[in-house]
Amino acid sequence: MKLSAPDFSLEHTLSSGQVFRYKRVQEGFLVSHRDKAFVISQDNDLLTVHYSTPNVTEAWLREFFSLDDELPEPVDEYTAAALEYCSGLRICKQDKWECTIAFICSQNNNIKRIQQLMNGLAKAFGKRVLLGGHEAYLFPEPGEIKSGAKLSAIKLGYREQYILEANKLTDEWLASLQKLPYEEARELLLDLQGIGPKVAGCILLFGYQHNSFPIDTWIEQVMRTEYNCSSKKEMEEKAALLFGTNKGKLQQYIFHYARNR
DNA sequence: AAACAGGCGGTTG
DNA sequence: CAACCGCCTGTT
Repeated sequence: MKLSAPDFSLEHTLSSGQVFRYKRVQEGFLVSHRDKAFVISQDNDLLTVHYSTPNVTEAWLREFFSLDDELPEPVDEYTAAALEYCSGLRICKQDKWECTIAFICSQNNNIKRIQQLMNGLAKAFGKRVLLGGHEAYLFPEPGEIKSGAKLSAIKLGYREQYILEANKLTDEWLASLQKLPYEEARELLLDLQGIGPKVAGCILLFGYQHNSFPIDTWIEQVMRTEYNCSSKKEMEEKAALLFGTNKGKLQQYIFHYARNR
């Protein structure tokens, strides 16, 4: 399968800390997400899918990688630099369930470790698939994560109980939040154990396509040094004022830029 | 080389 | 506002 993908960077999109279950393979990248897995590579404006599970369609890929969405415009020098550094970075439209689990895992963790935890969950409770000689694991469905030795071996630490609680969620419930206004969906997410403001912001951005502005330590640093903010409240107000309807997308550019510089 | 301290894309009580 | 599980990273 081939896809036309102008103004897109597979590399930046995958490595910017929004999705965690991917790895480099000979052909390009092996990506796993919920009930799908595929091997994909990019050559300029062309994406090639080398292998995939049957449920990976062109339409789904275009949607997942947001290939037909508008790119954000810079609003000042700093955002211009960030946009230039990782041009083609897109926000992935993630599966709500996997996204929720991923960002519960993310708290107080670095990307490498989040990847280990997510891969661990998939390997322990998900289906194994073979893609042209590459082994991949699908993500367990809600309810399929079981407590016990297998789970403890993943070493989620104090996050284990949060994951087990989240495991009781259903696709129906997660989908129902999409119909709600931002604030209401956020409140419901915050009611879940292990989900605070930052994690909720990520889930709303990556799982629900809300224009949220999650503030982690990297964004915090940038907002402090580049935009003279001191409190988180100030940072949110400044982002809304300056970045407006693109603050979600710009957050990801700024994050990736700040982190790799 | 192995041990050690500091840090990690936060949340909780 | 410190504690939280455990690993990663940089330092001796």
